[in-house]
Amino acid sequence: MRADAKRNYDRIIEVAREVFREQGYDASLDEVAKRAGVGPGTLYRHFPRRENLIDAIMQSWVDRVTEAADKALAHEGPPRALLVAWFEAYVALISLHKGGPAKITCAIEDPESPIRTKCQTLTAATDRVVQRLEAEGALRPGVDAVQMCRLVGGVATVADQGNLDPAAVGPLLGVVADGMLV
Amino acid sequence: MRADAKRNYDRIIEVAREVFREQGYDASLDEVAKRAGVGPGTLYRHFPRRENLIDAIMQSWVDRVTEAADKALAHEGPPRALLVAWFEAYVALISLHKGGPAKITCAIEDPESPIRTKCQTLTAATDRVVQRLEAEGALRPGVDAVQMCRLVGGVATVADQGNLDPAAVGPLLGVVADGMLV
DNA sequence: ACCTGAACACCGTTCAAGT
DNA sequence: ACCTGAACACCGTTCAAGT
Repeated sequence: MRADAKRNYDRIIEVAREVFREQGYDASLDEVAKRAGVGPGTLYRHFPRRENLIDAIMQSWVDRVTEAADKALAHEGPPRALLVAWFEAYVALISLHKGGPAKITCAIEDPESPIRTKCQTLTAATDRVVQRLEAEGALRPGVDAVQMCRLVGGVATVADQGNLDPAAVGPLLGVVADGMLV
Repeated sequence: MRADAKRNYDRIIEVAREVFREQGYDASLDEVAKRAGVGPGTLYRHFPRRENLIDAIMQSWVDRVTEAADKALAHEGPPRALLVAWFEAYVALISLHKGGPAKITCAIEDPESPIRTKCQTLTAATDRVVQRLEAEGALRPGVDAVQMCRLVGGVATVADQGNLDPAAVGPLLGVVADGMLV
């Protein structure tokens, strides 16, 4: 990659991070280009789809996911507490940007999605929790990590799009947890 | 309302029903106006917000909701079967149009939403199921109709936006049901 | 009182012309 | 090889001019 191209590429990501933080993942790409001081064509050359840009934004995010899973698994306690702790971390992680819960949850198990590797990190982390609970015999037969991601992602999506009071989210996650434990 | 206004009003609803069936609730309102043979201003005069038009579309829908609740409640059987039957009917009812699950679920408990009366019908129907299960002592303490609507609505939203295989939805509803029953 | 449709603002996307 | 920015298509929304 040429030096000026690399500079533009980095600058777009930097600015997009800022714009998406302020306005969510559905923010105008035109504004990203403007703030980055590049033409719209340059943005499209580097990131043909919005999800490609989102994927680039999420690079450092994968570390936070595995760290959160580590932290949740380190907790010694009853299965329900572990599961609920992971659910809350999960919701927080995918809700960092407005529009995130829907985008991420819809991309799960979609091989065509540009953010599929990020979703795989998320399902893999969830699967570690599943494995632990399964080993303890705490999980209902038939439940798996993908189901968990979809259910918790669904709760996060509703909370995100409906501007739900954070206090209303906990009980919903509790129901999901109870439905997955023996 | 003047005769020609009434004629336009009815025609817009008729055409919108068709367009929304084909393309979902996020379809272009410009196309609705064009197909109805009215100017965009006329559409906006009658329906200042998209949700006002959706609300008009949903008029006959409320009967289907109460009928579905009647039918679910008529079933004699174990609590879980009743609950899952209602969940499946609920998902079907809000998924008639693409974009419906998100729109409807986000409007629940939102007093500002133009479709709030439709959501109230939905929560009221769900509450009838809740009352029945509560009387049988089958429900976990603390769960209510609004939580149910949000959880099942979340599942429907994920299924709708992520083009989920219908076969994958049933197990998710099963988890939610198990989480709400003793 | 109601309708029309031009007009505006905004956004995503493309591509010919430049360097 | 890469960038620019004009240009296009589309959409929601408004409003002055008409009837």
